[in-house]
Order: sequence, then structure tokens, then C-alpha cells
Amino acid sequence: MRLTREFFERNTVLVARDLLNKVLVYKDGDTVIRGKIVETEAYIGAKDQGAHFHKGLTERTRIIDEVGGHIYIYTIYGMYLLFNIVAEEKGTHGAVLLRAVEPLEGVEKMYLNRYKKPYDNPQKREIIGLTNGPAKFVMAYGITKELYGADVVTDPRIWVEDGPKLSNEDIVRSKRINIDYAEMGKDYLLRFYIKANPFVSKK
DNA sequence: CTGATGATGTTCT
DNA sequence: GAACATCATCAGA
Repeated sequence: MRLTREFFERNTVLVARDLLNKVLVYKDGDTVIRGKIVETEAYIGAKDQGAHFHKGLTERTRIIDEVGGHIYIYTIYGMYLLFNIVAEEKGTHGAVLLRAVEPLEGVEKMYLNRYKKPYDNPQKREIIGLTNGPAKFVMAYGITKELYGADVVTDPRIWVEDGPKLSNEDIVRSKRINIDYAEMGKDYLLRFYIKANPFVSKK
């Protein structure tokens, strides 16, 4: 079941937490890639210097103003793309960064996208490395900036499917990664991941 | 296994 | 001109 608008237009932190164990599906022509979301981070506009849009929107972040469900993709360090899903109602600014997924379907395609060589007797280390980071799973999926502004509630190429409900004991909440520059906000516990999942980027 | 370092170019000031 | 929500690679233990 594809998640509907009601899921994404809620509070950003709730959306981030509830996206765990959901499935991100990307259909590129005949190829279907499916992966379970195992790690997320919430970014909220108010009182969060860690968010790109803390000081208001720019050309890069304009999509954040839209209703939850739209996709915010941006380039980081000149070479990598990071994938966010906008949350909250239109006019309220919040977004959820997807940091890691666990491959479910299309693993061979992911492997080719990441390592540029055929899927043949892969090392366990290589499989983990496919998707255990925010830029890594974007590369594995083959996602490009063409998806900027797409809507996961209605877009035919990409959507999020419901998954088994996760018990609270399996959810770990911690500080976000690599935002020490944010004087105010860096210590907020806005990162969520599934306990004991090998694809989580960092413990 | 750990920690350090360089790559690389868009975005914002 | 500086900063940057990262990754791959290398040295050392």
C-alpha cells in the first residue's frame, strides 16, 4: 500500500520516526528497486540551525514550502546527492533526510550502480556498503536531481509503501550526524534508526 | 579494526 | 571566498 498524503503532512519528527520499516520504491523503466528504510533524520525550520532552511527558503530549498510528500534533493560536497521527503502542511517547513535503507529487491541493479561491475560472488562487506549511507543509497537507486519536487503520493516513478509496525523497543533515537556547526540544534535527538540493523550508517 | 585525509563543485555571503 | 546533512582510500595498530 502506497502511503497517502495524511502520513506526510503530520509533524516532521513523527514522520521521521514512522518512516522506519517503510519501503522506498523506485521504478525506472522496467527496473524496480525496493528498500526498507532503516535510518532517518528530522530537520525542522524553527529553532534548528542544523536545517538548511532555518533562515528562510532559497532557490535550492523552495520545495520545503510545499505540502508533505514532495521530494527535496540537493548536492553536498559537490559530488553527492542527499534525499529528503518534505513533511508538514503547506507553508510549514520541515523535512526528513533518509540516511540508510536495506535492499529488498533489485539488488543486482544497485550493485551495478554502485560499483560499476557485474553482481558476481559479492562480498558481504560490499552488500552492506550498497546502501548504508545517505549518499550511498541514492547512488544505488540511481536517483538523480530529476526527481527534485516530485510527489511520492502521486508520482508514478517513486513512492513509499507501508510496512510492518515497529515496536518502540526496536527504535533508537539519537543526535544527528555531522552537524556540529549548528550551535543551537546539534544536540536535538532527531535521528532515528532500527536497532541492530546492519545497514544503519553509524551506531 | 580505527582515525585522518583528499576529492570536488554547488550554494550562499 | 568559504562552507558543506559525505565517501573512498590509506596508514597504523
